[in-house]
Amino acid sequence: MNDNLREILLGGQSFSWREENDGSYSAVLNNRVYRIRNLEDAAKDPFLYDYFDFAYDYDAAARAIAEKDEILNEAVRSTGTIRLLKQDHWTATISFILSQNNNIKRITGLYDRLSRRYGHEVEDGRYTFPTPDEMKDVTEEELRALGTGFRAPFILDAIEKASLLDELDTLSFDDAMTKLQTIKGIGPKVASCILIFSYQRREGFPLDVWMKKVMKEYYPGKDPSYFHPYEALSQQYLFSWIRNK
DNA sequence: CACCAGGCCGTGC
DNA sequence: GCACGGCATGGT
Repeated sequence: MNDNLREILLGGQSFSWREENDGSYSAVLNNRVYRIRNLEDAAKDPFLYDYFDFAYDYDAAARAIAEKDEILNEAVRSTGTIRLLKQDHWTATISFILSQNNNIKRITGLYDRLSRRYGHEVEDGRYTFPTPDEMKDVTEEELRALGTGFRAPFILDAIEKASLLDELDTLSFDDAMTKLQTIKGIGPKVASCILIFSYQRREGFPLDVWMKKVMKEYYPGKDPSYFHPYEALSQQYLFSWIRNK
């Protein structure tokens, strides 16, 4: 099965990656710039090997998902093999707080503005995403001036409670969901995205406006347990499928 | 002008 | 418990 790198990197699970003019992709991660053309490039680097979750057999999962029903079969065929990235906890948390009632293009723009304003430069024009410590003196006015809008107080609350993110790995999925939602601006959808795309919790099933349409139209009366044990991956295939259809 | 975007919060019932 | 309006901003 073909890996669809564009969908993996730019399709809404990460806002760190940029497509270059030569067709390669780049991101500032781990305090440096990474550039790749394909997944084989990523497999050669120890950090990216872990980030792209090479320990998991995504081809086998895609085959199993495609056999589940006709809709999933079409979603997998039309999308190519998808991966779930293992992103930094803090970066994912702020990214998905920014994502609420927003679109991918604007989320990416806000991500860049936060990086440029509060992160540090590692190459010409390339900035790290700021750490909680780098953002500790941020004010609501500054955040609003950057365009975060009503999400500004949510970001401030996340900065205060950032240490909580280190405690989630030891918790059950339900307890981690509950704990994440003690941060303002994090509800069930944002919490499940954070747990999937940063904590490798494959039982998450984010219901955004696109997925609510999919469930209503193609899976009436069913709930996420129907997709077990591939809730998160199935959701991601369906999300990509409906959005690109 | 309206309506939408990887939603959530506060209020009212 | 569920339904509803409001919310910043930029695009169509």
